[in-house]
Amino acid sequence: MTSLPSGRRAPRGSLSAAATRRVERPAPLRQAVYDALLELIVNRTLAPGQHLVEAELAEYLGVSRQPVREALQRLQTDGWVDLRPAQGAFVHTPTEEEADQLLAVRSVLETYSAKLAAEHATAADVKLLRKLQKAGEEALVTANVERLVKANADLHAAVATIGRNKVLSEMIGLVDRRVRWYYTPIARPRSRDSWNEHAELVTAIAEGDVERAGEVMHNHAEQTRQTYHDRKTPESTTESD
Amino acid sequence: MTSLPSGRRAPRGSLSAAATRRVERPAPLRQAVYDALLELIVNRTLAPGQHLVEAELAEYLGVSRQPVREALQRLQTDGWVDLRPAQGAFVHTPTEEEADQLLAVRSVLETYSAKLAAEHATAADVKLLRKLQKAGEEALVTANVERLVKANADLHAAVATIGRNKVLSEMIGLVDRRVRWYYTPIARPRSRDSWNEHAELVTAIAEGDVERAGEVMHNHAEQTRQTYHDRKTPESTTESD
DNA sequence: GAAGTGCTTTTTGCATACGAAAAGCTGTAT
DNA sequence: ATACAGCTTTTCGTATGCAAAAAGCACTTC
Repeated sequence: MTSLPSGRRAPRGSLSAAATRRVERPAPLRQAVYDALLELIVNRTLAPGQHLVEAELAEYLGVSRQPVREALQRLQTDGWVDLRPAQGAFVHTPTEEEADQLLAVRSVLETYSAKLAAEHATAADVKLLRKLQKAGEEALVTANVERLVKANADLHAAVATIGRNKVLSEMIGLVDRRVRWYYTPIARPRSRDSWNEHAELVTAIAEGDVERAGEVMHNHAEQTRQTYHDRKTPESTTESD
Repeated sequence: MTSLPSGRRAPRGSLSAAATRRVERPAPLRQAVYDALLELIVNRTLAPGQHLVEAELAEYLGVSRQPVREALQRLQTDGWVDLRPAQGAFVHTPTEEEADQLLAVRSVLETYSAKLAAEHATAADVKLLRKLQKAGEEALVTANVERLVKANADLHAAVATIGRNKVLSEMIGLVDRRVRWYYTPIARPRSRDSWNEHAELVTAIAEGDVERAGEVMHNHAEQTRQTYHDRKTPESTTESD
């Protein structure tokens, strides 16, 4: 019963305005562990279904079990691992059904995001989008899948940011990362079409055409969803590009 | 009575069909702590902005700091508390802006949810909806705000479930709980209109009219959002500095 | 040879302990 | 009187320890 509102108002210092500047926060270890494990999962180093033993991960990462536990818990709430009650963590195995549901939700969120972006985009925003678009098309030429996926994620993230809805952005961030995880292994073929659609999207946003932006993004997302379905049937050892 | 086959794939035992019956899972303590803390937050027992000291909570709940920490982390990722790096947990203080953004996202998700529900609803589903609708209107008569909010949440949750998209349902669950938190204190006036809209929604779903269901839900959500805005300016809290 | 049972090993879940960083306070000097 | 500096207190972050539950294994029995 010592502290009720531990008001964080600056006493009366002169530079209190710049207080937003967080300088080198200690960077909690659990965050580093979270990032490391997520990377390992997305990398497929940790395969879907694999049992993650806290002690092993701890030793591998050179930390104690505690931060590992905390990271695993967060990974669970973000949908990357399943935490069975007295059994530990297992890398989440995405089912076809779940992937489709995720793609559907993504479609809805992204469509709204595109509308908001068209509504709010400034000249600087458009400039950024064009830059990202260019980066994507360059990656398209090099045919580097990983870079392409990254460029794609960047563009979508930028659109979300431009929409000026943080809640939406965060949500899209979560969903997109998982979609990326499911989708990356089969992402090859649609790249060119995809970036053409992106170009259309950027144009619509630049013109402030809300309806059109929404429409384009919706079609774009649904195309991705369709591609996922078409691809998922065979064990496509077809490594042709 | 001790020989319950713990294995979840019965070899060819006779009662393998009933194996879905999960009997009394150990119920992790962190989950109980999570629920307890969430209740305290929604109750306003723990006020927005309040500093949550792990040791205090642990003692209050009669557990050690460990499960409390884990619960707090999850509360953070769900948006209920802010976890400042070396400073601990603070009950999240919703800003007007954030509340509006959340309501906007909710609107989008719920609209899609309603469309899905109209697409998938069976006779049994419709029956359930009508039952919940009835419960809501009864609560309306008693003018019990808490019950009303609960009935409202139940109905929306049911619609989400009927849509058969688990990813969407979970997301709506998270968003709705937070909206409810923000909105409850000012939820008085709109009840009757709200339940009329619900009735319309149920009808549209029952008829399988996808477009209409989406439209009704969209209007419904936007009305709620509007009400929030109209209500929020009782006293000019000049917090801009 | 196959199925069931009891034991051992492994791994989680929770508790406790210790070090470090941040906030608050007090005393002193200007 | 005010402002700064150093110290103390509080609280978090991480590590370690211990008990309980679950899984795996070998043994016994039919």
